[in-house]
Amino acid sequence: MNLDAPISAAPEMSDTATPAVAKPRGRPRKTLEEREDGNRKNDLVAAAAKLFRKKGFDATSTRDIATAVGMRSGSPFYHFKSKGDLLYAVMAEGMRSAIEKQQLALKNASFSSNSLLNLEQSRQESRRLLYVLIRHHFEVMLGAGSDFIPVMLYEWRSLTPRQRTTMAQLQRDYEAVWLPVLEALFASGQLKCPVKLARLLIFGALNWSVQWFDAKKEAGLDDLTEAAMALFIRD
Amino acid sequence: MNLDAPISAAPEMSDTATPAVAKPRGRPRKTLEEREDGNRKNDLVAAAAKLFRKKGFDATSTRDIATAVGMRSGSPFYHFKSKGDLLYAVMAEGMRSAIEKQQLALKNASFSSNSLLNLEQSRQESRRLLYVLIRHHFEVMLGAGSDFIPVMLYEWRSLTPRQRTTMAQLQRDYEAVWLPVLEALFASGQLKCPVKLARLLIFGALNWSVQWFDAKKEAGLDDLTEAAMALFIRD
DNA sequence: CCTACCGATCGGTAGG
DNA sequence: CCTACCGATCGGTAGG
Repeated sequence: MNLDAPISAAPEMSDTATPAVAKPRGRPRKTLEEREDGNRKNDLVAAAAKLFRKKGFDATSTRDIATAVGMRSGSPFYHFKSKGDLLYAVMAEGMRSAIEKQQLALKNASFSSNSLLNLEQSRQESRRLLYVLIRHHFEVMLGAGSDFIPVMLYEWRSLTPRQRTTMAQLQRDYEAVWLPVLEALFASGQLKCPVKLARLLIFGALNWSVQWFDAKKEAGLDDLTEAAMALFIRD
Repeated sequence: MNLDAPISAAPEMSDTATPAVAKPRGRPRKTLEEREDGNRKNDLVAAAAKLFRKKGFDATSTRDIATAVGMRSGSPFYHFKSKGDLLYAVMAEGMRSAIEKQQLALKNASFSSNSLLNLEQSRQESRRLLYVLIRHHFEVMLGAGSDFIPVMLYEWRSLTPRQRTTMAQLQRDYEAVWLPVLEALFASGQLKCPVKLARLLIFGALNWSVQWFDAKKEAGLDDLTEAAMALFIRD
C-alpha cells in the first residue's frame, strides 16, 4: 500500500489492525514509475465505482473491474488487498472529494458572512446557503462522472464494521455544515420541521434522486434545487 | 406453479413467454395438501424477504433461504423456478398488500369526501389525506414484519426487464392516489413545489427512512409523519 | 503486473 | 420435498 497515493489519504484501507506494510524503499522515491502506479490505482477505483454503481458491489466481479482497465484477473490484488478494500477506496475517495468541493462551494458563496446583517438579510443569507448546499449535493450525486457518492450511499452493507465507523465520521464531517444552516432556518421560521428529522428527511429526498434522475430528461440540477427549496422552505 | 396460491395473483412470475405449466390435476382440488403447499410457498417468500432486506439479493443464497424455513438446498426450486422468481414474488406480494392496505386506510379516513365543503374545510381535508397516505407509507416500510417493500425499493436492479415493467405498473397504482392529493395541496397554496417533482422528492424523503429508522429510538411513526408534514406542507 | 491455479460457493437439476 | 450432483464463477494467491 502506497501511503503517498491520493486515495490512501483516507484513515484506513483494510480491516486489519496494522496497515501500511510498504514495499522496499531502496530506490529514488517518487519517480515516474511510482506516479504511474498511483494512476493505475486511480483507474481501478474509477472503474470499480462505475461498475459498483451500475451492477452493485456483490454482482460485480474483480474480473469485471480488471477487464475494465485492461488488466488480467489477478492484478487488481496487487493494488488492493481485497475487493472490499476497493469498495472502501471508492467510498472514502468519494467523500473526501465531496467534502473538499463542498468547502469550496461554501467559500465562494458566503462572502457576506462576516459583515453585520439585519434580520431580512440574514434570513436570505441562510436560505442562500441551503441552496448552495443542496445544489452542490445534487452535483456530487448526479453530475458527470459522479459514481462515487451513489456507491457510498447504497453499498454500506458491504463494509466491515471498522470501515463503517470511518465512513460514518466522514459523513458527519460532510453534514456538519448543514446543521447550523438548518438551525438558522428553523429559528427564523423558514423551516417548520425539527432540525434533526429535517436533516434526515431532506437528505432522503435528495439522495433518492439517484434512483430516478435522468440527465437526458427535462429537469436540470438547477430546476431540481429550486423544487427542493420550494418544498422545504417558506419565505 | 400453482395459480391458485395467493402469491401467484401477480401477472407474471417468470421471464419466459409461456408460463403456467401446471402439475397433474387428477386429484380432488384444494385439499389440505394444496393449502399446505401454499403455506410453504408463503414461508419461503417471507424468509426470502427478510434475508434479501438484511443481506441484499446477491449476497443471499438460495441455501440461506432454504435453511431459514427448514428445507434442504434444492427444495426451494420445487416452489420457484429460480432465485429471481422468488425476488419477484417478494416484491409483487409486497406491493399487492401495500396497495390493498392503502385503499383501506383511505376508506377509513375519507368519510367526508362526498359532502360539500367550504374552502377551509377542503384545505384541511387534503392535508389530512396526505397525512394518512404518509403515515400508511411509513407503516408499510417500517412497521413490524415489513420487509417486502424495502426489498422492492432497493432491489430493482436484479429484476428482468419484463418483471420491471409489471412492478412499475404496480407502483403507478400505488402512487395514483397521491397525485390528486398533491394537486389539491398545490392548488390551495399549501404545497409550493411542482407536483411532479414534489412526488419524487417526497417519496425520496420517506423511502430513505428505511436506511436510518430505528424502532428502538425516540421517534415513532406518528412523530415521523408529523415531521414530514411540517417539512412539506404550509398552512 | 501476468500466469496458472485452488478451494469454496452458488444456482440449478435429475431422479426418486 | 430430499439426495446427490454438476458446471460455472468467484475471490484470492504463489511465483515469477
